[in-house]
Order: sequence, then C-alpha cells, then structure tokens
Amino acid sequence: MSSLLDNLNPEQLAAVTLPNQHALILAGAGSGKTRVLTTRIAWLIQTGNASPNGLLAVTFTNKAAKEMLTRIAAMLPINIRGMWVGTFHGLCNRLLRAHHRDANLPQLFQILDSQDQLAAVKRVLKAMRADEERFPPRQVAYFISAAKDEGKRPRDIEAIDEFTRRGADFYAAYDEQCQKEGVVDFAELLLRSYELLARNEPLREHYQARFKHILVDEFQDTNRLQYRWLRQLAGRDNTLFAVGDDDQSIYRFRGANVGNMADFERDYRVQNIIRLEQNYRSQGNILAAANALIAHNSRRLGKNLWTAEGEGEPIRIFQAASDGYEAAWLVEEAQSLAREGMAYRDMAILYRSNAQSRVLEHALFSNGIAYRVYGGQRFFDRVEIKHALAYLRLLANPEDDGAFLRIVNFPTRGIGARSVEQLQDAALAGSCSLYQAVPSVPGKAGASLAAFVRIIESLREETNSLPLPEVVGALLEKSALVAHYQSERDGADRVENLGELVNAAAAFVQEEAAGGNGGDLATFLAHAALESGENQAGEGMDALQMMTVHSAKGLEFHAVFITGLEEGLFPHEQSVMEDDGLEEERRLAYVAITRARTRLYLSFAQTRLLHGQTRYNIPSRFLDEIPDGLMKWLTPRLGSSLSQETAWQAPVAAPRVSQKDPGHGFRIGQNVVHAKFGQGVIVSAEGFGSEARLQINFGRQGMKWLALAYAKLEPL
DNA sequence: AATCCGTCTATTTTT
DNA sequence: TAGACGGATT
Repeated sequence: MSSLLDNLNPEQLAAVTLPNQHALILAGAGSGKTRVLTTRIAWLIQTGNASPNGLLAVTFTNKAAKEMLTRIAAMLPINIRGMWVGTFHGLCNRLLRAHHRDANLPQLFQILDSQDQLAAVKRVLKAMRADEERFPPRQVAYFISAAKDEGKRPRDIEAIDEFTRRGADFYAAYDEQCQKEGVVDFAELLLRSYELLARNEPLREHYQARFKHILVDEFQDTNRLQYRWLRQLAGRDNTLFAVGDDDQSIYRFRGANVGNMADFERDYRVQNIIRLEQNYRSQGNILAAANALIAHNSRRLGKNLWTAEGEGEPIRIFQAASDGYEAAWLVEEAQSLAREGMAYRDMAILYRSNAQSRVLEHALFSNGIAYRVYGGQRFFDRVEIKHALAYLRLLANPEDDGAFLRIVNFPTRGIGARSVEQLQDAALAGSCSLYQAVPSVPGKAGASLAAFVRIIESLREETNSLPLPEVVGALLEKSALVAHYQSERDGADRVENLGELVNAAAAFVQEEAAGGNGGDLATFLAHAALESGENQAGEGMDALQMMTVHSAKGLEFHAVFITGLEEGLFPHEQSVMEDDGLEEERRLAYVAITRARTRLYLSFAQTRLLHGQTRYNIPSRFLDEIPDGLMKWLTPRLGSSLSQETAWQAPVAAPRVSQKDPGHGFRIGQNVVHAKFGQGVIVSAEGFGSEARLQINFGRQGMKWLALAYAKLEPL
C-alpha cells in the first residue's frame, strides 16, 4: 500500500500486516526486530486498525521505549505523546497513578529504587531484631523481590525452611512499612497493578476494550508476573503481538522466564509464528559460527540465521600466555584496525565479567587509546543526588520515613543516633511517621529535630508556587547541601552534579510541558526513580567501546573482540552448576558473536590473575563448538605457552610467570593431554622427579591431582 | 563526626 | 588484588 511497507522482506511484511490475531515473532539477532515492531504500530494506525490511544507497547528499557516512539514519529504525522508506549514499570506507574484509590495508594506515592529498598529492608530487620548474620539484608531484599516477581504475597510463600519462614514475616512487615510510608518498590509496581486488574473487573474490561493491540518487545526477558500482567490485559477481543528470541534469553538470573514463549503459544493457541531469520548485520562466517554454537543447545524453538552477504573474513582466534598479553595484543590489533581506517567507536571489547576490564583498561590507557566503559553509576544513583531527592520526597510526602532518615542529619546538624532513636520510639508510641513525631520529642534532641522540620516547612512554603527547577535550587540552598560539598576536599564533582540536577529538572519540565503535562514534583521523582539517567558522558567521542556481554545486547559494531574465552570464565564456573546455566552461557556467547558486523576476534589466556590469585584455565568449550573452517588461528593452534611467548613478544605488560624447575618435564601453566580426562592445564605441582604429583584443571572434567608415576600425561 | 582498621567477598543488571 | 562495609577508635 504505502511507503511504510517498502523494503520489508516477506517475513517482516507478514509480521507487520498480520490480521488481528495473537502472534509470536521469533526475531533473530539483527533481523530488523525493532523495525518490524514500529512499522507494525504505524501500519495499524495508518490502516485504521487502531487509534494511537488504542494500543499498548511494552519494552524493558527506557532507551528501547524512546527509540520506538522516535521511529513511530518519523513514520507517521501523529502526536506520540500520550501513547501507551513504555517500560513495564513505567506503564504500571501510570496505571497506579490513574487509579491510586482503587490500588490503595496515596496519590503521591513514591518509588523506591533498589538502594532505597535495601535501606527499607534494613530498617525492618532492625525493628524486628533479626539476626543479620542469619538474615543478611541483601538476601532478604532479594527474597522479597523474587517473591513479588513470582506474584506471591507473604501468605503465598511456602515455608520450606527457616529462611523462607522468617522471610515471609519480614516480607509482611516490609510491605506494611511501605504501605504506611506511601512508597512502592519496583516489583511492587508490577504486582500492585497486576492485582488491581485481577481484582477489579470493570477496570480490567475497560483496558481490555481500550487496548485493541498489545505489543511486547524482548518477550523472552519477561518474568512470570509480567506475563500474568499481560494476560490480564489481553482479553477476548484484543490481540497480543509478542516479539522475542529464545536464543538471546540471558536474564534468567533476574527472573526472566523463556518458558513464557512456549506458554504464550499454548495459552493463546497462537497460530501465527513468524520467524525472522534474515540477518542484516553480520557477514556469513560470523553467522555460521553463531548458528553452529547455538545448535549445541537443546530446548530451542528453532531458528537459523542467514545473510544475503558473502562469507566475509574468517573469525580470528588468539591464544595469549596471560591476561596481560591478551590485553597487549588487543591494543596492537585495535591500533592496526585504526590505521586501516576503522574508527575506534566502531570497535568493541566484550567480556563476561566486569573484573576483566581492569587489565584491558590499563593496556588501553597506557597506549593512549581513548575508551569508554559502559555501565557504572547513573546520574540519579549518585549519593549527592539521592540526598537532594530525599529532600524533595519529604516535601512531597512527609510520611516517607526512609527519606527522613536519609537527610535528618545530612548535612550534619547535631542530630545523632540517640536523638533518632528517641524519635523512632515516639513515632512507634504514637503510631505515626517520624516527621509527625518530632513535636513529641523533648529536650535538646527535640529542639534540633524541630529545627530540621522548620527547614522543610519553610522550604515548602517558599516553593509552593515556584516552578520545579527553582524548587530544586531553593532546596540546594536551604538544605546547605551545596555548601557542605563545597567545603569538602573532593566535593567539586558533587557540587557540579547538584547543579546538574537543576538542569535535569528544567529539562524535565520542558519535556512534560510539550506533552501537555504539568511536570510537578511527584512526577519528577517518579521519573528519577524509573529512569536512573544516562550512563555517563563521552557519548560523542571516538572511543573504543568496552562492556560486558550482557550490556552489549541490542548493539552492533564493525569489529568485536570477545575476550577471556576460558573454561570457568566463559562459561562462568558458577553458572555451570546451575540448572540450564550452561545453555544460558552459550546463549550469552551467541549474543556476543552476533554483535559483530565484519570482523570478530575470540581470545583466551592461559594464565589469568583473578582475586589476587593466578588461575590456569583451558580454552572455552565454545571454541570447540565453532567449526574449524570458520576460524583462523593467529597463534599456533595447540602451541605450548613457551612457543607462545617466543612467538609473540608483547610491547607492554611483562609476563608474571616465573617458576623453578621441579626436575620433571612439566611446568605450571602447561597444557597436557590425559588418556581419560582429555585436555587440561597444570595448575600446581608438588614433589620432584617421578615422585611428583600434579594438579590439573581439566575444565569440564574438573580439577584432579595426578601422580606423575602412574598417570599417562602427554605434553600438548 | 571523622577516620581507621579488619573482614569479607568477588557473574551477569533494568526498573 | 581491591573495594565495600561495619565497628571501633580518636
């Protein structure tokens, strides 16, 4: 019909123009998933199948939601403001604000992020005099969140042991505290709105009738509760259009349930399953490697990526003597790519765990290569910002004891632990909030507490009719936060960030005004909790990109280095123990490989310093799972570490190995082959000559101590 | 109230 | 090895 549908391949076209039925789109990496999703929305609107208000689109990240809206706006001349496109949490927040009474929440309820939640749990545990040794706050917080993600309230928890039994009690007390204070954690946003829809039939039917089309992105990442939430909204007459890729499910540890894809197919008798398998990102060899690797997983819905492009280059494999050599080689290789004309921003270094980045950063830094590490602290997570926000929270909601405690003595104003205890006792006695209990505290403590309350009260009066940015400015001034950080030695950055908060408020107000909203204090606080802000500066710089494989999902680069492909690291040793853990690691490797467009490097080190200890790992099994024909070894395939070191001398990062010869032919770090256990690497040794015993890491087969006199060991 | 010191821990992370 | 945290000290 129109230009909307131009240049879609047959499968994409079929997905975009599906009739009004439930559908599951299996969208492989680089298959144009976002394009299909946004074009479908545009098509539904353009053809009159849906009005902009009649559809709901859910994503996981704010970035994805924003991207979707931008693309829709580019395709259609409609006002995208007010459309229900957002994250699960964002949409739940919206729902709960609109129906706060039915949801039994104050209109200005505040949202706790994970930090705030942990602090709240700590307070509960303290009040209940729980043994923090046996019930670590972190674990309790995790327990509560996990229960909520399963849709469980305290009474639904099966007490199988002491921890779950007490855990349910803590959960109940925690919920009670949150309710009293008018705050809601992330998981609660979802659970509360799920319960609201489940319980309130007219409301549920209202939204079912309104949202004719529900579209879900990254469906493989949904948890059980999110799926149940979707089921509340997907009724008889509307349709669920789910897009996902089971092969890219890498968030099981935080509750994602790939099983939702199969469940969806069954629960809704989905007839339309469309596979998007044409890949527009990677060259042939890279895709072939990815396909071969992921084929080792069982329990797949099944999919094979292909490309119209040629094979491209082989995948380059590098074996390094140590993590230091790996980094040094990588620097050289990146420099040589740069000399050939590739921008650093088009190269990415991926690793399984953050601990690996240090050595790499060091090597890049000392060679003067600009780099950018993804992840890390977000703007709204910074302490100084959290402090400032706590003042705003208390302004919006005096019942918020968490916010009160955070700032009552920050900056210090002579209110010590004793005074706070007195106040807490008074609040308990009067069953009221800390804020309300202040007048009932006598003496000197009462006087300083009253002074604190006066700060808040006068702030409230002065800022009553001021625009948000000015409220923030007044708060910084009155609270003496800025003054406090100015007097601190390393406070300059913090002062700057606080100034930035005023700008953030201004930007927020402007954006809200464009959407016809007020942009009041409560919405700003919700915004701060739900979008922790951009990761960091340096976006525009031509810098080499560094990140974990997890954070690389959804991105693409011309050249990709996947480092640390070693047993124990990737696949990670902790995951191999878990049920389905190895398959998830393989999916992770699949995600990593499919980030590359034209050039892919896989590297591993024989020796690696981890937690202050030298570790000897054998190459990752994932390397064995990629066909030899696709790979080009930059180092001798089965070379010993000795020939390795002589073959390639690193300009930086001196080797760390120096062992004395124990009188037999073997050395620590050396690769060996055992008749029964296969390939391994010598980790440590004791004794001399034929008396010696060697400890060998056989990776999959585990760690073994072998007596040299009996074991048949061959140097590799 | 700030600083020091010992202890613990160390996959992956968004909202 | 290094960083974070909590308790004790000054």
